[in-house]
Amino acid sequence: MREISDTLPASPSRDLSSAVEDFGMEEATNSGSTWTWEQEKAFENALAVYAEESSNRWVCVAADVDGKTEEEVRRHFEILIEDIDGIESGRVPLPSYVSSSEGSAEDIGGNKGKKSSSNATGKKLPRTYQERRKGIAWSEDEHRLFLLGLDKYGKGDWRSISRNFVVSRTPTQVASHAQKYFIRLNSMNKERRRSSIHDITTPAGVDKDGDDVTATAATTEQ
DNA sequence: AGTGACCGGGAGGACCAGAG
DNA sequence: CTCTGGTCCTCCCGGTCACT
Repeated sequence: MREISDTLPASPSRDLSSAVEDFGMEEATNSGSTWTWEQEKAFENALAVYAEESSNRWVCVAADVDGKTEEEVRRHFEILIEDIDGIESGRVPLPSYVSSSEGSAEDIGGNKGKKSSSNATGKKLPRTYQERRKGIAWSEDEHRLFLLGLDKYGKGDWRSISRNFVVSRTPTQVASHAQKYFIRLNSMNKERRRSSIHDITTPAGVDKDGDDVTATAATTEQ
């Protein structure tokens, strides 16, 4: 597993472009205009608020992002989509997350068969014999890839997300992660919360509350 | 069309680690 | 030390497909 600190932002002002760089993607903000951390935050919030089908989506998004025009926000979004397409088509290599616990990438919950609490041999093992696997924490990069996949394939297509984005995780693991992620999202209004990787709600590294979570996520990274 | 097997997502809880 | 967060396990249920 790649040390999370290797990819951590030097400062909270790190924006989408640098986050994108971490995935080996091309510069996200090459449109000539620079984006501040606040603008990125507003941009991402607006994307979540205004539906894709909305005819005046970019007008609304631009209105939410200080100092940016409709054209600029639209271009910014297109670049993001290009990056996603690049990942999907394989043109852009994904980071490798091979770890010592490589086996975990195999279907851990692996209950391929329905209602089967079985191991590889198909026989159910008593809990005492079944060494419970230690959880392998999701890295920040994995979570970002998850968000990209979620954006691309939508909720429910965990297999595609696993195959094309979070290749180091099985569909079952992705689904499980998503489940807790959405639970977390739904409890967003709770006042006191521990910082968590699920605070990252967009691939760009800025959450909807405006907290830069890259640093906090790093502190929780094991 | 009916039936059964298989597959995959959702839900809920067990368990562990670590923040508070 | 307590409690919350994160991951994994297990079960349930609905959808799909092959077979009759």
